[in-house]
Amino acid sequence: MNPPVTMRQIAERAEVSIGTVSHVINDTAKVREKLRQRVLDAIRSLGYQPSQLARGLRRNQTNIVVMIIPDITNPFFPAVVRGVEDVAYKHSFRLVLCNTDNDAHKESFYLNEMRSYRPAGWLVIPATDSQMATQLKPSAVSGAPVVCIDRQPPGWKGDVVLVANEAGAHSAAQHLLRMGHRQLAVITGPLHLTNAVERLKGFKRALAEAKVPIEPEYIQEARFNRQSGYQAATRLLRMLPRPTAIFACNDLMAMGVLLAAREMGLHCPEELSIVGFDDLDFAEFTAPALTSVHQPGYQLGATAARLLLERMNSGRQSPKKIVLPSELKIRHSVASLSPAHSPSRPKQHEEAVEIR
Amino acid sequence: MNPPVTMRQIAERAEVSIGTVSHVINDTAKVREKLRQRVLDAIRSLGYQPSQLARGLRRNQTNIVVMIIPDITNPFFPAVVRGVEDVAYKHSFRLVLCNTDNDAHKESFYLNEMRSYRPAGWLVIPATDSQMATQLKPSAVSGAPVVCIDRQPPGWKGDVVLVANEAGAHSAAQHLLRMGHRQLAVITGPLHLTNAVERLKGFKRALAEAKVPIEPEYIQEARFNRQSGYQAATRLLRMLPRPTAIFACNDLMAMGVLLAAREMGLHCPEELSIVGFDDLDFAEFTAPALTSVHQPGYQLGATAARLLLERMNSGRQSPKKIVLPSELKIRHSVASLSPAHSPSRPKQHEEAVEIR
DNA sequence: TTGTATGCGTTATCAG
DNA sequence: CTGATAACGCATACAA
Repeated sequence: MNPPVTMRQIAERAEVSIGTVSHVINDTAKVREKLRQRVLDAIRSLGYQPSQLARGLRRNQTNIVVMIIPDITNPFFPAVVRGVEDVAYKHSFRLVLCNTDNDAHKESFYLNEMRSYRPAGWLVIPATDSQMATQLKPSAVSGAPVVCIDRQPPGWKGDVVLVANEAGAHSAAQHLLRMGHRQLAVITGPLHLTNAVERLKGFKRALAEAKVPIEPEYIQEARFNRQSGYQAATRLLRMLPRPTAIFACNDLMAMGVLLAAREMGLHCPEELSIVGFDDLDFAEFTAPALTSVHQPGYQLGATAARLLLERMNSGRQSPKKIVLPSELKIRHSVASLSPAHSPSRPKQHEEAVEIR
Repeated sequence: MNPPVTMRQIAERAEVSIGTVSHVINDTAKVREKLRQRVLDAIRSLGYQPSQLARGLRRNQTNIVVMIIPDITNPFFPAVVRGVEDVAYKHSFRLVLCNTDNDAHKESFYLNEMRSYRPAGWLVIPATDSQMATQLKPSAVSGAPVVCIDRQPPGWKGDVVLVANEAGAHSAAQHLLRMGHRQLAVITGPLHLTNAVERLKGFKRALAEAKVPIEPEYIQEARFNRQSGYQAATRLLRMLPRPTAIFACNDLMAMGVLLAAREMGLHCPEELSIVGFDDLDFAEFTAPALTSVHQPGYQLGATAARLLLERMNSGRQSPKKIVLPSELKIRHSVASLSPAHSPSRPKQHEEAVEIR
């Protein structure tokens, strides 16, 4: 309503020049204590807030961090966003959030458009078909640092923070093997995602190490959602011999498996063991509670934000690749086929390591 | 890296004045078609993006919409945010997201600080102890419209978009009554929230209308999370006579009830019927699938955003209060005590109505 | 219809 | 140490 108070008014009130006000605000020159106090008082009593617009224009840099994600509605992402927001907030950065719907066009649109706010940095969970690395010139983000989260877009040479997909899937398969299962099936995500590929790789490696063969038909590709998981499970459960265990490469698909099994009158875990990936909140509410590979979503976001801050302070250095450990959460969706075996303990995979 | 291109460069390239460039960009004056094309070409070929900072400073208004919410990690909120983002995006507004953790101080901090970006509007899901209405002067947001979502802070006279809490709870109770239950218990949220109060009110009204009395001990207050729901359920299920049905005022608490029942060896729904509120995604994954009152989260956000846009275009008018209908989703967590009865159909409560 | 000039609120440079 | 003053990039009132 009434126009915001400006530096000029502070200057008048404190009976100093506008330059002095700026100096006490930014601590950019020594100001006599007496004047300093007058300025501070004026600021307080008038409720002055520096205009981020004017400041950003002048400095060619704001305290905005742009975060670009596929879809906040995907239950895995909120924790990531929260992790980012918390560390950003602590360092006085504000978050603008953009949903790409996994559309590469929308992604590059945002990348282009938000430049004009001169953000201090970028955090992006790339769209599945992201062109970030190839299509976009580095100048497109006008020098502000960028760190990718959760997925590494093809050709991307910059900073990236991931979770141990391969190791997580490996431990899931290993768990199933230890419980005596030999007829293992897997429902993967879309195999053009590095995510999905790595999980499948980890799964296969565990089987190879145990010298357990796998039928090609036991590997079903789905789309990381419940519907496609349900369909894949239905196909799988009709096969002979029927798999005794299914590893679903995310929890949503694991739900589909659970539903399919239920509909076919198959009891979980007695007649079918299931392991998921993600460990979403609801994993412990399902019946039976779902054994799943936990992804540290909050940590993912927080770590990425910290890396970004690091980049903002000390300029460009050689890119980092940080891999966060995943962890198998054992609950009740896996049964032992050899009753002598006791369940193995949860295992921690890979400490956070920095490659390069 | 290389400095962003400015209007001046466009002007030079197109051999016109800087004012003309501005005019074609904003369509603020008739420009000879020939020149217009030259300008447009220059813009395209140089990849020009107007500086939102400079523009905002000049216009004293940006295309930013600030959204303030308690916690994006609460599974009810992502859909709301998404609804907001979608309609905002369609109208070229960008969303900056702030989490208050239900802390009134953080809320007013954000309200104060983000002003200096001159946002076009504000969308806020108030903190539980929000002081928005009382403590904050209207001038604090410098004239940009504000609409509250999901909760009405005490004393708030402005626009607000809500869901039909009272009616939703009423229908939940009604359903239980129709199924023959007479020993009804309720687990409410914190009763300083209008939300929680309204749900309790709706529940009680249904009972009163059916002339079914309720013991005071059957009304347990909890904190809208699973833990407290579990504890309340444990207390309830030890009482004699034991309630045959529990209405939990949100799904998280309903999960707690489910767990408590399971631990006490009580089968749901045969020995205990449960109804939740929210209809979170996982409600259909639980065993048994949870009957719950659906809240239209996405619609809530989208509606609020549309109302905000309306306010931005045509100035201040008398405040609106929009109430969105909730809907009982009947699944499998409620059993009939009188086998003759067949389940009632899902019911729609209150068309979206505008009060005042 | 087009060009010129001013100011939005800051920061930063440069005298004093 | 402090005070003028020139940008920052754009929109707009006004002149041509």
